[in-house]
Amino acid sequence: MFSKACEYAIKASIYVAAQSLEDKRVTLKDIAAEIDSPVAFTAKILQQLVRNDIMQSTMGPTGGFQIEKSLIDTIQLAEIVHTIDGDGIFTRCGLGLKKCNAKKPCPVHDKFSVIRDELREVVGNISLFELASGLYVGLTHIKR
Amino acid sequence: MFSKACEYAIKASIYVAAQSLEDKRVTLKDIAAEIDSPVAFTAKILQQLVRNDIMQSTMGPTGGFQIEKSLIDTIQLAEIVHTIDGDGIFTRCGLGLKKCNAKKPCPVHDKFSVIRDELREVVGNISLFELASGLYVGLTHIKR
DNA sequence: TTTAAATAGGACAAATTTATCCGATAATAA
DNA sequence: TTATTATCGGATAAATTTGTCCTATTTAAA
Repeated sequence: MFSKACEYAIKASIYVAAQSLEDKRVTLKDIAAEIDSPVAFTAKILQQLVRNDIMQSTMGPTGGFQIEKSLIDTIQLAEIVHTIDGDGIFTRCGLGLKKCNAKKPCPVHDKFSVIRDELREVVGNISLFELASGLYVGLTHIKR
Repeated sequence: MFSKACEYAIKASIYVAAQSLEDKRVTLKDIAAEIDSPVAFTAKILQQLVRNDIMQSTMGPTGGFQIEKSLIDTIQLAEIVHTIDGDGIFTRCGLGLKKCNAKKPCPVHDKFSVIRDELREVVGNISLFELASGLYVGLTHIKR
C-alpha cells in the first residue's frame, strides 16, 4: 500500500506528535528506536517531513524533532502520505494505465475508484492528534 | 497498489480470456503487444499463471496461451492477484507491523481494516468473464 | 572559547523489483 | 525426418527502493 519510507514517516510523525503533546522534543535516535527503523534512513525521511512543514527540527544539543502543538490536530495523515509517496495511491489507475478515466476506463476502473475514494476520504480525515492520542493512552502501538 | 508484475498478469489474463471466449489461442508476442508490456518479463508472469492453473499454454507452432472457456467465469481477480503478489495486500498491516491485530492494533488498524476488507470483497467477486466481456464489447481498454 | 551533541546532506552499498538475453525443449507441419 | 514456431527457464542486467557511512554544520552548555 504505502512504501516503507512512508510507513516510517507515518510512525515517526505519530511518535513525535505524541511527545510534542507533552512538550517533549525527541532525537533521531529516539525516534528510530521507538519505531524500529534504520537510523540514517529515518533521518532522510524526517528531513523531507521538515521541508514540508509537517514537523520542525532543531540542531545542536537539546535539539531534535517536534511538531508545533497547535498544529497537531490540523495535520491529516494524507499530508504525510502525500509528502513521501505523492498522490499516486489516490489517483493512479489500478492497472497502471496512463489514460484511464470514466470515459475510457480500464476493466477495474469503476470498482477501484470506489476503493481509492474511500482511502482518500479516510486518510484525509485522520488527524495526527487522533493517531497520537491513541498511542499516548496506550490504546495503539507502533513498534513491530 | 499491485506490483507491476501483477498489473501485467491481470491485463494479460483479461486479454487471453477475451480471446478464449472466441476460441482463439494467443501467442506471448500478441499478449505483450496488446497490453504494452515487455515480452520476456511477461513470459515469466504467464508461466506463473500457467503453473497456478489460471491459464493453459501449448508449445510449438499454433501454440500459445488460452483459458479453458468453461472456467472463465469461475476465475476471480483475487486468484490472479494472489498468484503474483501473494495475499499481503489483504492481510498486511497498513504500517507494516508484524504484530498488529484488533487486540493490539496499530494507530490506523481499524480504518484500514475496512478498506482492506472492501478490497478483498471487490477483487474476490470480479470474475474474469466480467472483465473480459467489457473488453470484448469495447467498453473498456487495457493498453496504455 | 571549546567541547560535545545534535541534525543536514552527499556519496555509496545492498536488496528488491523489473527487464533482457539466450539456449533448451516441445510440437506442428512440410 | 527436418525445419520452423512456439514456450520454458536459467543467467544476467538495469532500475528503483531501501539502507549505510562519513563529513559538515549548528548550537547548547561547560
